[in-house]
Amino acid sequence: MSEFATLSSVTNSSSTLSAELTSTLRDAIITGEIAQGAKLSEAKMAKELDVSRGPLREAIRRLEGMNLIQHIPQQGARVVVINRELILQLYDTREALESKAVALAAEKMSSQEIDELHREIDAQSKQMRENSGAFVPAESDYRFHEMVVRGSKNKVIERALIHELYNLIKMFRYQNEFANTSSTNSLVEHRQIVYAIEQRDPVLAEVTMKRHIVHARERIERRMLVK
Amino acid sequence: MSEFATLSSVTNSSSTLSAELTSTLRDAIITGEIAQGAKLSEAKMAKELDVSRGPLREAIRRLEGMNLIQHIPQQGARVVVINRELILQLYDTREALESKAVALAAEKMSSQEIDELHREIDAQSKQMRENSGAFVPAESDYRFHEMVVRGSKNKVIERALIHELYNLIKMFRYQNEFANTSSTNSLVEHRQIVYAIEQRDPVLAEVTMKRHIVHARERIERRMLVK
DNA sequence: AAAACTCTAAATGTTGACATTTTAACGAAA
DNA sequence: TTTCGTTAAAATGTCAACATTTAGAGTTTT
Repeated sequence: MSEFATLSSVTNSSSTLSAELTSTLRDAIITGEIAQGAKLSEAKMAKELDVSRGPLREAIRRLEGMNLIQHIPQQGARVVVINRELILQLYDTREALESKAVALAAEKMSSQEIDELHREIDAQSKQMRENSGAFVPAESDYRFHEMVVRGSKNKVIERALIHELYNLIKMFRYQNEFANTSSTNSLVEHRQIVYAIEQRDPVLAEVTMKRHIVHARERIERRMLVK
Repeated sequence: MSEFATLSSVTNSSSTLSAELTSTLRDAIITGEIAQGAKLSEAKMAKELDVSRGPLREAIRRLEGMNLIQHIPQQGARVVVINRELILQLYDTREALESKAVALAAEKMSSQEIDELHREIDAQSKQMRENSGAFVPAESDYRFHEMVVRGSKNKVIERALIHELYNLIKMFRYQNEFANTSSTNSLVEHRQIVYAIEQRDPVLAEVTMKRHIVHARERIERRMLVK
């Protein structure tokens, strides 16, 4: 752990130092620059980042709320360890929340928002053709799922997924190449999901999304046996 | 807002002051002693509780993670306002998570844990007969649902529900008498849920729980029209 | 009277020092 | 060698003062 100021989001000028630290550390944890299970020593980090411990501690509390670190009183904070059990539990939770989200989205998304979904999967399809890809680029996959979740217009589900679950999943995927989204199935399934939303069919949307996530879960489960 | 040390959990001797403040404020918010929408002034509260602002700020960050307060940089923290829209979104989220939880619980709960479920609903039934109750006591209702959620053995769902959703629902119920759990249906539905778990039937458990929560949601929706 | 400006007071953000607890190294005893 | 106890260093928890930003009262201007 040395210079994580460098790999944080490009423009990182939040209004407060504490907020800035939160996103800096978040990125460092997701990329693995701060390793899973590593202890977050306040003194060392404060010195290295050249800030005082106050804002640092606040950032740590926020990361705690994002499930990225675990804090034990009088002992300090450690980066969460994503083992087989946790990642499967994350996908079970995601299955429940995201299938509900897409059902709501089928009722509430504006046609303009649906257009944006189309543009995203068209871009996915184009990228794959051009770049001989066997995988949907992770960034585009996140964008797609976040658009659907936001389309639910349910702030509680949105926060649970985007603020508290996706970060962990991003972390897992970033640090495990094998966990990428396979293209063949995923793109087809994305199209099916958009189709169901377009038809304003919540039930179809729900089962389609459920299957999409179960497939992803199964892929991970299979590949983690080998590991 | 004056003496909220008094109404916090009975034994409130957490290991750190910051943790103690967290649960004190949590209780004060749930009961409404600190009103919805109220500004949490750090200076005033620190003076009143006789602590410095450091631990207080950390407690506020934690409450932010529990969705109990909203924080705007350079402006401070306010208690969340539970309006019609939010409470209905909470119940939609709960429906998704808790129906998945009970499906998992049907597979993973030990027979000993199922016995505890029986004892809890038996107590509910007894209390209602004796106390001429038209309502399941809130505390007992929470215990029942928490036992089911823990039975899922899924830490992610457990945290999302118990740490981030139930507090808001408790807050709503505590401050709205009309939102209590009706006895007639609820007790029957609780029995049906336990039955499904006992039969190790995840699908039945899931639909039963889903219906149970949809009913509660509908009751709230109806009564909030009048309001 | 309404809008805009100034300035003061109050609030949040940040810092460095102090207090207390934990950890681990070291040495003594079984 | 292992275990237990002591002790010093390092880490977390807490505090009070300082810095910066925001909000509002009062005044001026249109």
